[in-house]
Formats: sequence, C-alpha cells, structure tokens
Amino acid sequence: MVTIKDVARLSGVSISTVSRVINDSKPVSPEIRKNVLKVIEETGYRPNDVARSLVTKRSYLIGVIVNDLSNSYVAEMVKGVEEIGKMYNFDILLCSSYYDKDAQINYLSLLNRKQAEGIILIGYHFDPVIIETVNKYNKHAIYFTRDILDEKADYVRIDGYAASYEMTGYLIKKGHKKIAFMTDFDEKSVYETKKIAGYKQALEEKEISFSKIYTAGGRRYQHGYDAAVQIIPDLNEISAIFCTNDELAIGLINHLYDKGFKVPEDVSIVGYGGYKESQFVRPTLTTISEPYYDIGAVCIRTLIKKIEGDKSFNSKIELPFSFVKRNSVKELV
Amino acid sequence: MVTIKDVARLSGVSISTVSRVINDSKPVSPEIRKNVLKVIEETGYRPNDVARSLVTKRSYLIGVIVNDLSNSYVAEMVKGVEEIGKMYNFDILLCSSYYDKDAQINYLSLLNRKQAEGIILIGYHFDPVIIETVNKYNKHAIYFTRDILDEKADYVRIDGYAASYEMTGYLIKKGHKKIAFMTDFDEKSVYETKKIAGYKQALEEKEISFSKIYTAGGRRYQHGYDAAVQIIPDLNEISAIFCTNDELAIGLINHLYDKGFKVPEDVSIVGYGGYKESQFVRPTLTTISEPYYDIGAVCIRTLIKKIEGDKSFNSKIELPFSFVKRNSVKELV
DNA sequence: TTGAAAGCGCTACCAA
DNA sequence: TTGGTAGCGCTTTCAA
Repeated sequence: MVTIKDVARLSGVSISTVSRVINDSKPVSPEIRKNVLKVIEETGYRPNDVARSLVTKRSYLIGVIVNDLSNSYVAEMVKGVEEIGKMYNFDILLCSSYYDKDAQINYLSLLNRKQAEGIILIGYHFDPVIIETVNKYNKHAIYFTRDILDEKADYVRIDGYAASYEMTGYLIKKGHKKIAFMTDFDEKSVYETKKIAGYKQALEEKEISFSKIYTAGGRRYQHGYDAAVQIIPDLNEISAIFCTNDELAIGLINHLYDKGFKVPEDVSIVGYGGYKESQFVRPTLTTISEPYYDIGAVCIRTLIKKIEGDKSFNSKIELPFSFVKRNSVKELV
Repeated sequence: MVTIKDVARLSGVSISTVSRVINDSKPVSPEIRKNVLKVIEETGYRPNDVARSLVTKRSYLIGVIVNDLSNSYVAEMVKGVEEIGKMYNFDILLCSSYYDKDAQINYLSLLNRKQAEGIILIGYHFDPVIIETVNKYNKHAIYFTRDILDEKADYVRIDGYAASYEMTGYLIKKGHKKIAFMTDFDEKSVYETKKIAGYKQALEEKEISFSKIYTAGGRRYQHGYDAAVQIIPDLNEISAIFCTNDELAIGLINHLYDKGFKVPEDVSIVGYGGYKESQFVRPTLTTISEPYYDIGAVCIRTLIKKIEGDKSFNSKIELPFSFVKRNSVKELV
C-alpha cells in the first residue's frame, strides 16, 4: 500500500505539501503540484479515509436502520436516502434489524463506534430505549416511524388522518355505506390510531353509523391473505374494505380471487401506501400513495443539514400523500 | 467525547492496561480490570473504531455494489449478505449504481479509500474495466452477474442452461408444441445465451421445430407489459411463453388480462427467478426459483473466507435452482 | 510557498 | 502483570 509518505519521498517534497495538493487546501507552486500529481498517478496512491477521519473527526458516514429491506417501500426509501446521500458525499451503512430491539441497540452502538455522523431510523415502531440510546450517543437522527414517542425527536411523516379521511370519503362518494377497515395489529400505533380516526370521522360526517374493524395480525401479504377468512362470512353485509396497507389489500384480493369472489364486483377493496406491487395486482388497487423515495430523500437532506449545523431547517416534516384512483372500487348506484 | 486516555487517567492506570481490558488481549489483574470497567461504565466510553482500524489495518467493512435495490430479488440478496455478514461482524456499505459504469467505478474507489476488505458485485453485467479496477485495488471480490467476463474472477451463479432446459421440458410434457421465449435485451448476456440454449435444446430433443424469440427490450414490469403488443397478434399460433424473468412475465400477464385474454386458458406463461411477486399474481406464476437470499449468503461467506485467508473454499460456486409449479400453465390434451 | 512536528485514538511491542 | 512508547496515515498548526 502506498502512503502519503511514499508520495512525498518519491516527489522530493514534504508530506505537508502532498497533503496540500490532494486537498487543494493551500497554495502549492505549479511545478511542484504537477510533479506530485505525476507521482500520485504513477503510484496509484489513494488517501486512506480511515486516517483522514481520525484527524478530521469526520466520517461522512450515515447509518440507516431499517427492519426489513424486503418490504418494497423500505427499499424505496433506502434508495432515496442513498441516492441523495451520495450527492452530498455521505456514505450509507445499512443495518437491518428485523424488528428486533436488541439488534437495533447493537447497531446504534456499532454506528457510534464507527463514528457515524448521523442516523436515520425507519421502522414501524421504536422502543423508547432506542430513542434514549440515540440521544445518549449524542447523534443526529431522523425518524420515520409509525410511532413518534418523543416529540423532541426529529422526524418525517405523513398525515395519516387526512389520508384516511380522504380515502373513506371517496368510498362514500362512490355510494358505499358499509365500509370496513382492516388494521394490522391489535395494539395500535400512533399512526394507526390516526388513520382509524380519519376513517371514523369521514363516516360520522356523512352520518353513516356502520363501521367495522378487522385485525389482520400483521402487515405482510400472508396476513392479508389469511385475514380473508374473517371477511368472507361478512361479505353480504359489507361493500368495501379499506386496508391499512397495500400488502394486506393484495393478500386479501388474492384470497378472494382464489375463492371465486370478484373484486370489485363482490366487494370493493382499497389499500394504503402506494407500494409498487399495487399496480401489479388485478384489479389494480385504488390506494393512498406515500412518497417513499421522497421520504428517504427528505430524511437524509434534513439529517445532513443538522450535521452541517444549518439552522434553517425544519426538523418536523410532514410530506404530502396522493390519492391514486384505480380499479378496485365499484361505484354503487 | 471520552477517549482511552480519559479512562486511563480516571482509573489511574496506563492506556495499555485499558486497551487490554477492552480487548481482553492480555491478562489484567482482577481489581484493576474491575475498576477500569467501572470507569468505562460511568463515562460511557466506547472505543473509536476509526482509530482502531488505522492501527490494526482492519476495517471489517464489505462493500456491496448493486444496480437497483428496487428489484425485489436484489433486496433479497442484500438481505442475505447483510444478515450473514453481521454474524461474522462485518459491516455492509451499500452502493447502488443504477446501471452506471462510472458510478460503479466511483464506488470502487470509495470502497478502496474506506479500506473495505472485500467487495460483492451484484449486477446484470459488469464492464471489463470494473473487473480491472477491482483487481487494481487488489480487493477480494465475489461476483454475481449475468456475464462473467473473466474466469479468474470468483463468482456465485446458477446453471441457467439446466434451469431453462427443465422449464421447457415441463411445458412440452404438458402438451405444448408452440413455445416462445421472451428475452430481455437484443444483446445477449452470457447467462441469457445459456438460457436460450437450454430452451432450444429441450425443443430439439423432442423434435419440436417451432421456436420463437421475442425481445422485451428490458427486464422490468413495464417492459413485459409493453411487450404484450408483440405477442397478442401471434396468440393463435403460440400456446406458451417462457419469459426470461418473472417481472416480464407478470407485466405480460397483466397486459393480457387488461385486453381480455385469459392466462392460462388462452396462453400459458412461465417466468424465471422466483421473485416474491410471482406468487402475488393471478394466476400464480409457474417459474424457476433462484435462491436469492442464499446467493447473497454464499457470496459473503465465501468472501469472508477469502479475507480471512482460508484456502479451503471453492470460489466458483454454482447454486441449485428449484422448479416452482403453480397455475399459469394449462395442460394441453 | 514550504517543511517540521504535533497529534487524532488506538494497538502492540519492549522493558521492567 | 504493568507502563512507556512507537507508530498507523493523515491534517494542521507554526516557523521559516
């Protein structure tokens, strides 16, 4: 491995001078610069970022903690984080915790030891101890989570209440009066609570007394698929189901299809999220689209501003959602 | 920030001793150890991995270069890499190049400067200059790619010829005699060439003279969707289509559905890959499943062995595929 | 414009 | 079993 010393020796100058030319930090006479550059070229010298980090106390490293990359929307967010991060010359250390709190804590410790300059936490829920740990390490952090547990934390989020209200209103406008909501877990996250509130508020405003909540017991395809058994017996009394995420909705649609029911003829189904899979199902899924790529992008932009000490940024960010009208809703007359 | 010096001072010992207790590298008397540990506990001291790396010359960092994380199978591989990597205490620096050669080269340079100990390259195709660059930096590397350009490189791969041969044979057994193949690009990768050879070989062995190749012009959903316009006019003369990947197959199925055709009644369609989406389509897709998670896992295990100097490993690995029979094929009588 | 030297936080060697 | 110290590769004063 060739070091700055070798370059200095080979070009007959001091290491200070070499440092100056590679960093363009101070004036160096043209001839010397040219010569040093030549030696660098010939030797293939590359500065060692580890040594550099040690003295500059900058790692340009940002940790991203997610639960599971195989959720397409997570991959989409990471894509946003990474792409924008790279534009600012920050590198991304990826950490998947698979919903395990201890793994998250270990990652936090790792990122701390690695001198990460900031952390983005993307997840369904974070235990208070996670937030404490982040604070203990005194790291800049941005959260995107269904549960903000500490208002002192900085975050990016979506107005789930408004989105859910709008979706429910749409269903009502289409003539639906028996609209059920399919939630994920028994224990409600803050975000989920808001979505349900939006759903109920829309119903209430139109004086619709029917409301019903099914619990899938999870957020993945299979949970939605399995939850269909709860729905099927009730199909005569409900006309639409609002699923709290697209994957659940797709699972449900497929199970219904497998049992010979037709969507939206027999029942209308809408999702939430705008996962890329939502356009691959048939019928295509009407849904609320959350801008995952942008969420990732905004997270890292905000984080970098925090790192760079820019005070002019808003650290509690609410991003707009969009309503995606497709073919899984039947108009009732 | 508290350093080893602080801990040494506070516990009244030398930094050598502190180093010994944190690394368990040499005997330390019980009382001193206890005391040092107490000080560490109180101060919240964490060793600085950057400084550590500088002296030990180990970064425990592995770079993973992919094209696009939003391909579900890529995310799946990265998951395997990351999970296994963490078991061996290696960290993953994720780099997405979006099919751009220059970006790949930049990442290689970055990983070199960061002192990454090895690199996993996952991609459709790598330019020779990429392989040269990897070699120039003298980094351990493992490739998973559709084009192995240099047999000196280590890789993990799947026997595409056999897989394709098996799938085509299955179609023939189901009574199909007019089987078309849908390829991705005009310019064939090595892997693609093998797949097509397998398809043709199976046909030939059964003395089926009909063969036809469509080119989608890409590998994503939309390419498959768009390619349907080439297929539809020929629907009377072909009975099955073997798509070179699942995403293409799903796009095709959906377009057919949108135009009122039925799969498999009007035409049988099979895919390749076993992407998780292949079970979400209706009809569910018959396909060849490549073990993406395992591919990632094997890549990193092999890489770590290389890094650790273990000579007992095979560095040209062929992993088994599996045949997944689902509902997108009609039996012809 | 240049060089010498201190020092970033740590490990590992050598002596005691 | 302990401490002193050199040195990892680099940036950054300070003097010249």
